[in-house]
Amino acid sequence: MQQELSEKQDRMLDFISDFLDQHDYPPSIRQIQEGCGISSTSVVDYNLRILERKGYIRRDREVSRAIELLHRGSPRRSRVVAVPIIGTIAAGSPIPVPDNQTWQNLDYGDSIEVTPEFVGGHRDVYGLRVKGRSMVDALVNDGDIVILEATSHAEDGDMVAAWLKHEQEATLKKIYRNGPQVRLQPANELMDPIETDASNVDVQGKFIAAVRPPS
Amino acid sequence: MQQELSEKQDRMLDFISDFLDQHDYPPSIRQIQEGCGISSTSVVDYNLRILERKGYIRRDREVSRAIELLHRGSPRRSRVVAVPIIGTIAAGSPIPVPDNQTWQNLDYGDSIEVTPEFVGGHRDVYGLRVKGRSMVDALVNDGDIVILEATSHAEDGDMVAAWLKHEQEATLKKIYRNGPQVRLQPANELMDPIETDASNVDVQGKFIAAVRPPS
DNA sequence: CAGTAATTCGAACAAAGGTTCCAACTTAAG
DNA sequence: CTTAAGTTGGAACCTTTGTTCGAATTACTG
Repeated sequence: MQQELSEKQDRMLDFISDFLDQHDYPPSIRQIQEGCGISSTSVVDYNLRILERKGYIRRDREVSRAIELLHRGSPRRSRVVAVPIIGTIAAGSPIPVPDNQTWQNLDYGDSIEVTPEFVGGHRDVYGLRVKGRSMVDALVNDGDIVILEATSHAEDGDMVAAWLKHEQEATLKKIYRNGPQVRLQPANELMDPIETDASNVDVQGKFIAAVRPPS
Repeated sequence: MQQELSEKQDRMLDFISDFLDQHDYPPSIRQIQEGCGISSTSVVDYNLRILERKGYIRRDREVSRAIELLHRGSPRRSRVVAVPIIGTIAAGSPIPVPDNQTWQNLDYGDSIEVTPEFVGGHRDVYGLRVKGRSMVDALVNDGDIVILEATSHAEDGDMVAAWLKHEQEATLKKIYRNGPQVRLQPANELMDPIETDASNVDVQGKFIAAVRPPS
């Protein structure tokens, strides 16, 4: 038996992979048969056994659709969470904060999928697209996506998305409380912090991660 | 009918989710029945219909195990590609470039999983962890991960990882050729570009994306 | 308490789907 | 050519599995 896959076996793997992308469950043997233009289910079974022996798939016998794709090179399936992108963050406009209403009407078209590590244990995680270059001091550029946790609670040293009431300005900085004063420190430590009154600062969310997607 | 889920329906969703983690295919109705301690398959079917109507799952009728989890925010399965992180990028040290050898001995423990859009059609995509704060002018911070394409070819305006021979320095900038000269422009446009001789610049890779993971 | 809606139960049915078998055919080796 | 191994075709078999249905039970409401 040759070590490589026959053209038919290759086609079957591709079909299973594509099928898993479209639906979220594996195909039946007869669907593989039809999808790959194979004349008999026994031929499918025959080649599935070969694929299993060569380690490309795993099967649970007697169980329908129990085909698992193993090491399919780089693209494989894994758990992801879809973080909804509910708006944009820009210097001059208020920071969108999701409420119960928002969580309902999520447009799944606009979301970014990340590994579960990104949301960690946090709840109410959402994304905002950065608009404009006003936040380069937070080391995020126009078009970046920041991932935030919806909370008004923040520890000293946390990076937060805050609204400065008096200046009518959104900003992304590390927060340090100092009695009645608050120091907001840019991620870029070469740049100067601002100090302002605690009552002037509305913490809108806690910074979790940032992504600069391919352009 | 109440809007929330009954305790039983909640248990069923959890079971389906857990089952999908262990195997790579959805459970059958009778497996849900057993796993959730339900007395009859018709009860499972009854509640699955409710879950479907409420938008938590999608089912293909008449098809075995054709249950897809839809619930928003909750982890689901999707295609991801694992980008290997083969080293660090810092001002003072040469930029690691993967060769055939490297692609072989990939330590998949150190990798970052992203959606296929991130690698697009590019080949030979790899990641580097940013070390130090020398690249804030490229709007990447210490600890960020930059995703590069291994190529020495770059168009004008591309962001590239380049090695400056004379300065013995790694840098991340937008490149513009100008006859025998090369202009390297920081992503942060407030900062000044550098001009140098083309022979002084070794393009090591093309910038694709950047990720600032949760700390 | 009556009455209606929601839920459960058990069983049985029928379609879906995995498996098996054997003959026919193809390919590779000698 | 001969032989053996690999592959295909087609059908039959039987388990798995989604579905249905009516009655029984429970939960909710006025």
